[in-house]
Amino acid sequence: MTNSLQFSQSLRKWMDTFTYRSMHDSARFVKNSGYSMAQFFLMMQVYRREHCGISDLSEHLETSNAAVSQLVDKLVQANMLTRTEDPNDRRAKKVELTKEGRTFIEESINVRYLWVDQLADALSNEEEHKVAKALSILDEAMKKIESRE
Amino acid sequence: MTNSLQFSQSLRKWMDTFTYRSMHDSARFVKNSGYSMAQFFLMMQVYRREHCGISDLSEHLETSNAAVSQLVDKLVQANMLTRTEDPNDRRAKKVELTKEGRTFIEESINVRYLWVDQLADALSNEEEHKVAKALSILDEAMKKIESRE
DNA sequence: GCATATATTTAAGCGGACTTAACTAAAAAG
DNA sequence: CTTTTTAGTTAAGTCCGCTTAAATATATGC
Repeated sequence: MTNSLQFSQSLRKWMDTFTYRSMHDSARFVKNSGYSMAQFFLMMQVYRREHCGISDLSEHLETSNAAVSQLVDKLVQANMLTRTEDPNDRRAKKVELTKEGRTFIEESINVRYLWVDQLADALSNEEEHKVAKALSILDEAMKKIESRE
Repeated sequence: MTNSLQFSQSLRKWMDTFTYRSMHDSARFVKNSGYSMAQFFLMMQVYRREHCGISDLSEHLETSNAAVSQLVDKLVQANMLTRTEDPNDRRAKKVELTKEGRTFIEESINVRYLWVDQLADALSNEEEHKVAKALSILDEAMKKIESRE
């Protein structure tokens, strides 16, 4: 019980640490890139879901279709996205990253990874083994809670 | 070597997972609250650093003093922050969260913790022990890389 | 086939966050 | 004690992202 509380707190702390580093590094990168956070989040969504329609995006970004449509406009003009007709439904559009867009997002991800890779490098083989084991335990736990949702 | 690569990738994946859940849950919470992301990030900084001056904030948020001053203005009016004179340097201001502001930030943090706590609950005692060990290994590694910076 | 629903775009307009420049006041330097 | 530097505010103006409302075009239901 008392131990569980302590454990929960160190897990929380690690979530904080990962999140803070990630956000900080991403925000810095995006600011320097000249693109806005809104544009970045949109491209991130497209990256995560591969191609998707306008309404898929507005749903996940919790905003209106109109807003997404306008954002996509600018990103198409900037050559970061393509917007093509969905062959199965000619009302719908299929939004995809261009090569340039994909490179941009992947760079932003790599920036975040710099720190976590440093962390990995600081471990001995034995430590690495123990941490790997823990990560796979967490993987299992995640599958368990997601199947419940 | 080949194992290290694999390890690095699962660590990266966990950083992604934590970050994605965190950001998603925070963004949702903040949107529903009526405050803006800019206001939220500012209050988050104040929370992390306890009291701090305008220029401390603008430095960490990578923006101008003027921008921060105006944001703080609105948050003082909204009764989320106090802005008082620094007794040691009467040019400077000391920005602090009000009770209401602190509650808001702590709620936003608790929202993020819902998921990670579910994860913790899904572990057996033995699994918990192994994960706890791994987290303390990562703690040590972090101290090591931070002392190098 | 006609009415309705869906997917998206366009236009107008609002509010917010940011920038620059000028300003006030206090501290530090000489 | 004057000059310079530092901390912050204020004001004007810009740009961006968002919203609402109307429009277009395609798909679906009866």
